[in-house]
Amino acid sequence: MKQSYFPQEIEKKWQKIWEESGAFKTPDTSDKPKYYALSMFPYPSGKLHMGHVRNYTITDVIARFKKAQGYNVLHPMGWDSFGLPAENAAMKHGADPETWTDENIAYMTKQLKMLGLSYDWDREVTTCKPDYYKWTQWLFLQLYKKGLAYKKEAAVNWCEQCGTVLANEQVIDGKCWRCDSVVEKKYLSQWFLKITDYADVLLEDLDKLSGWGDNVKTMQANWIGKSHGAILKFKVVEKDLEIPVYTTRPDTVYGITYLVVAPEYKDIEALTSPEQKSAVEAYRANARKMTEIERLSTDRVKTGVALGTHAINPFTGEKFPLWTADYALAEYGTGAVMAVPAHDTRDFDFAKKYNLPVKVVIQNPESPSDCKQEAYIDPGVLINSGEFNGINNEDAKKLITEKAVKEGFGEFKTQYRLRDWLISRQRYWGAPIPVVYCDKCGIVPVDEKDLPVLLPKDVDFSVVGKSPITTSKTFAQTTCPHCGGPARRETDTMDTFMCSSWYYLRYSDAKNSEKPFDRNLVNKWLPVDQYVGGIEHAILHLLYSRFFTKALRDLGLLDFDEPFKNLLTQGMVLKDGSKMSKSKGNTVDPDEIFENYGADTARLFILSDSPPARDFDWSDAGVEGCYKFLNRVWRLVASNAENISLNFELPLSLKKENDDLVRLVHIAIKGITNDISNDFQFNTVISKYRELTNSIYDWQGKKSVMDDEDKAVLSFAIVSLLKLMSPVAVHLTEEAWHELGGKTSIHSEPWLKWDENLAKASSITLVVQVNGKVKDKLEVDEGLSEAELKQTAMESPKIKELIAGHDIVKVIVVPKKLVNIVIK
RNA sequence: GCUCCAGUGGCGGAAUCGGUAGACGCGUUGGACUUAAAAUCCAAUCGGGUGAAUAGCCCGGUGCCAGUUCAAGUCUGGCCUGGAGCACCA
Repeated sequence: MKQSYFPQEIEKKWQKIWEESGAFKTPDTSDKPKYYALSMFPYPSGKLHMGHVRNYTITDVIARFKKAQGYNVLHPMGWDSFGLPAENAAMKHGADPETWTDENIAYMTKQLKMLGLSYDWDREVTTCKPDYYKWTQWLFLQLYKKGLAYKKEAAVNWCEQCGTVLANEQVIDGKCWRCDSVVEKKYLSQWFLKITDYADVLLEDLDKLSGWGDNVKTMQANWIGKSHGAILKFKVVEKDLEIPVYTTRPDTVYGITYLVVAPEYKDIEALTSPEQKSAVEAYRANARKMTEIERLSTDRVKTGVALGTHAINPFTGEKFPLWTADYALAEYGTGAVMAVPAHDTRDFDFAKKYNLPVKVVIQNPESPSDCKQEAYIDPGVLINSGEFNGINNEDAKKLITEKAVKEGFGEFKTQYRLRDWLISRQRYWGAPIPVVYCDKCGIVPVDEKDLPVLLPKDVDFSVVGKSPITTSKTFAQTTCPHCGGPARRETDTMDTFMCSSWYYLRYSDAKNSEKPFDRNLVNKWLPVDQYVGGIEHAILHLLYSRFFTKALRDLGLLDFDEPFKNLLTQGMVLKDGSKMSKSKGNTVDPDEIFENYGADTARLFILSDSPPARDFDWSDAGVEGCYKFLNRVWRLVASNAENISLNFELPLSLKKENDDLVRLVHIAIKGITNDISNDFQFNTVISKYRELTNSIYDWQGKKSVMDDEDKAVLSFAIVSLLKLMSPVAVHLTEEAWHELGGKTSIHSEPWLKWDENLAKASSITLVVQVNGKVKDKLEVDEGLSEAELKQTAMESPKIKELIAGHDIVKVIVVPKKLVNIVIK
């Protein structure tokens, strides 16, 4: 065995052997229980970054650990390969997106293999290939048939930079999630998926997801935004019209002093008096011009214009004025708000500015407020509210709504903030939406037998201001599947999040050309047992995938309703305290790490310093330290390889049960197994590797001469260390195993078991406290009774001295651990 | 403003149930080996006090203030700070 560690040589060698022997192929049938470990698949942007390395290493270690524990593990990989960067690159370089994407996939695949990841590449899924997007289109058609996909004209988010519309979830702080430019509103006819039909169940089922972090679950709950309230209707005085209003505060109806409709409110023109017409139109035109950011800024002073008309409060008969103001949102509730300045801060600000009256209807009897300085928004008791005076405002919500229902001017209403998912994109590099438009028949879905609708090749990527797909001479022109007459194809493609909403299902049956997946296989492998990925998908991908799973369950395609049983959201990889990014110039290239230190060092380091969920600060010294540690392990094996001639199998028979090193090995097996099982605490796993390695060196240092039994103990320790390290240092341990005489692969050896009796120190340290402070530590036998422990503690000279002359109030004895003497 | 998460040495972080705070590593300092360096190995490394002492011993210490308890990094209440998400959602 070579005395020095040459990772590059070893790694290349084993990667080749594993690939040729099909070491990581997953059979669909097995006696073992299934385990599905999955990383979020990458966009093939060109090269792996350290975030990828961290993500895939975590999942790989989990997959290998579970495999060793006796599971039939599914651990696949694929490519989320549709999307704008490919198209932009094509425009810039004149290549086509497919070539660019294929080259990137080839390069990144090579990198993934260099990292020693245990993927079953036979199940690889690539969303931009026709054999995949055929089924994305097919699933769209099933959703369409079910009424879950529909087309409508709506105000949508438009990104000028990307030249396409965006889903609400893709607008971050009023800006495009991809290019960060300001998003505008446009009125366009677009395809939507009816995710709002599932709002309630998406919210409720979050409770089922005990294996998800609270942070992700609350983010989703906030996004869905369920609220309970009422619709109240107000009759307009000057016109024969009614304005419905959504409110969560029906208890404040007696405090209404005006009513606001959004500038885009559908009846606004009819509601405007002739005198106010020009002022209202000017205000609306101005609102249209503003960007979302300006309009939604909460620091902005609220503005508005009176419509010159009035409505009646059915509870009081009072007449109040109608206004339009852009703090009312057209898309939420009914687009109209009843304004109660006394009990809502926004209404209060607006009323102050325009001198509108403030009427107090809720009071805290202990400290009444006149609402002159600010709105009173806390709970209280109703006043100035007719028959409801004196009632607690929470109870009044129900009673007042009940009265409105009875009298025919209101109803109870549950409202969600979630909007339908806009999936049309005015871009080329996506799955074409499989519908055609016929002058006679209207919207007609493409026949399933004609799928896939292939992307045209005859396109000009140099066009500006429109989708390249519209330059094809062959694509748009088609015939109607229904009447056979001339028809136009839909030229929009699907949001790439459609493709990624079901890819985890496809891995169960990746080659199926008849169906998206076989029902039995998908039910066998899913749900995913452990999903690992970045927190940035907390809403987007994870919410869409949950929706898809529920919709496909309702379509009868599968039998489960949540796709991901356990979710690990890994932290970011930082360098010098900030996220690695090209613009900051603080990136670290994985290729360089592989070349200088090897993949095992990269894997070890990326897991070592922080728990997976926390951010990880990359440090060059840390990498160096891990490399040194692997060298230290290598030397330990190499310097003993000749000395110990072994033909071992795990587990070894143990002759020297009382040897300290044997105990330390059992302690390590127990600790490492528990740390992995308990939230994948790989950072402590790695410190235990180091502890065991240090212990073996120490033990060896104390033996000047080794007898056969010593050699057996040493080899047991070394081999155990290798097996424990094998999920992380995949190449080094395999090479060492073979050099020591192993005939199989170390990765197919079962995980180690520990003996509970040996997984503890031979004697215990008794901590003796006086009044809760540690005063002495005594080595004692394990078997001592409570009384004996107490006696031992009291007899310690130090303790005797401390308690002399004091009354002993109480003595607490914690078996095998501690004695606390309480004195006065 | 609302919601969630976090706060422990110079740094990353450890600490199943409330029971020895600071594991393991990085860094730093000193030493061994060497002509020298690299590599490797050994030792020290929370703060304060008392010691000639880098020996003992004593005290304080896990963001702040209270509380529960024989015992609190851990539990409870109230704050402060940082991060993330949502945000004119009526």
